[in-house]
Amino acid sequence: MARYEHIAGELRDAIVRGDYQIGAQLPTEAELASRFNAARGTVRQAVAVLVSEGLVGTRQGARRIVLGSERSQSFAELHSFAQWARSVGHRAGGLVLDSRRRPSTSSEAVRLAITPGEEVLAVLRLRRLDGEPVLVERTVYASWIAPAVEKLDPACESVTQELYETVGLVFAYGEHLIDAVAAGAEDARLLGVRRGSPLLRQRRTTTSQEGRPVECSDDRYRAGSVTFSIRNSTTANSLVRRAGD
Amino acid sequence: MARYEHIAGELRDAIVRGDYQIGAQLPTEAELASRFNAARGTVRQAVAVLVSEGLVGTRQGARRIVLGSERSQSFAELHSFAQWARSVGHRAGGLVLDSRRRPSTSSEAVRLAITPGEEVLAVLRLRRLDGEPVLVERTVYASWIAPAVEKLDPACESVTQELYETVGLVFAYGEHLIDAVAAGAEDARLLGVRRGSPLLRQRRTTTSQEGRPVECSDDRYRAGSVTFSIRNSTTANSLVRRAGD
DNA sequence: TAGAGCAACTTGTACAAACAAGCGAGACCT
DNA sequence: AGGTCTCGCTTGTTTGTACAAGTTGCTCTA
Repeated sequence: MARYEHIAGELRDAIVRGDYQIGAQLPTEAELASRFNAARGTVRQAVAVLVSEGLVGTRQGARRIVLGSERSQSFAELHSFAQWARSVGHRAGGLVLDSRRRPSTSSEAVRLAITPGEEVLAVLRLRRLDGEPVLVERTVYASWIAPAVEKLDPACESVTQELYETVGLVFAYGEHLIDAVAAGAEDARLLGVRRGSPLLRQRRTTTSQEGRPVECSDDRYRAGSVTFSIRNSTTANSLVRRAGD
Repeated sequence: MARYEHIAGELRDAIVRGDYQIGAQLPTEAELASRFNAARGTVRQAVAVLVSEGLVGTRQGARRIVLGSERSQSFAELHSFAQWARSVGHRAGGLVLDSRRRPSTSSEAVRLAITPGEEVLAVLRLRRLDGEPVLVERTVYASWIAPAVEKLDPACESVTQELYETVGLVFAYGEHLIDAVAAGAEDARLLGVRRGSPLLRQRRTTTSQEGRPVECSDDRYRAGSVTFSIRNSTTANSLVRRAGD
């Protein structure tokens, strides 16, 4: 583990533990440098991690302040429903309800960077949190990964982890579009809600380390079951608002 | 403007312009350094900006690749409905429907870091995009900023900009919780949708440069009018998923 | 007493150098 | 032909230095 990662971890722990209250000032770079016996540049790198996580605010000339105290999730925890559930102390379940190959639509082709009509694997999964159905996942996999997906256990808990262990595939980058939609007939039946009731929709595209698109998915959460959280600032911004359609 | 910001801008422009296609490789650090006549560290800082924006993917040993080509928004554009609307080529409207002082609830007190019961200013605004009502904003302001807010024109387009010009207040940090809810009676009436229809809810808290909470708000978008977008990766993560309630 | 201005402190930017670590392609071997 | 190995390339980490720029509190003055 890199030096700056270690320092960032120590500081993050201290903040989460409450050693530094929200609104409190962090020690100066010079003090942190001497405390951890590192160069100032290394300390800056460590603090930059916390700033990008939204835990710490910084502006030139003034001491850094603590903005939040919640541990942020790793990419894996965010991407994998099962890993996320485990990390927040819940039990995830899952079941494949349908899995079939078909030609890709034009919008899928764009998102997966393939030619329209090229074969893809469409999978419908129902996900449970502590037994309760909370999420309908409609995922489309590029054809080159389809065979590995088809070999998975239909009740497989973590697809991400399984794909890593069987074929060494790691998901590295993701794009997420978040909006609200009304439950369709199938959504309503699977989630046990009325048709037209609100669902939180997350459309995502995931790519491998090399930047090759692996899957795109339309995930619909039952209202109240899940919330997305983002911290941003003038110096670190990742949330973007877009007009519909 | 800093050297690294200039380099980041040049590279971003080149990507947005299409000089580097999605999936293509970026020049090496050494080449960029010589091209811009800068030290390698400066180039790294520039590229780090693009990585944090999700435009570029990077991993040790391999050349960097282009992941996306969309311009990301500034914090101001994200925070201010009016500035965002302008930047994406739409016209924003707004009207204050109600504005009154009242004691804060306990949850508001936590979010604004004040003592429960301390007076706050609650404002109800309806926002339009190109004439269409798309957003109901229920904002609570801390008492120290309330006088300035009360002096604003009820039809004021950009509250953010007005507060900056009148009292020099700048919003610097924000936390956002995003989920889906059913429209209540008031929401439905104002937005012109049926009761119970899906709305995208964004609860946000904004703080000043010094980390002092200024306002917290419950914003509800008509379904289909707005989408939030985030890019993340194993190395840059800001989106967090949370269990409901 | 209120405001201007200074001085110490703190973070931001830039450069240079050296080594570590991962990737990829071509050479080599079986 | 197919797999392995090595070597050069590229990005990642760390240290050190110097100066720029913004903040904050104190002092001095009107």
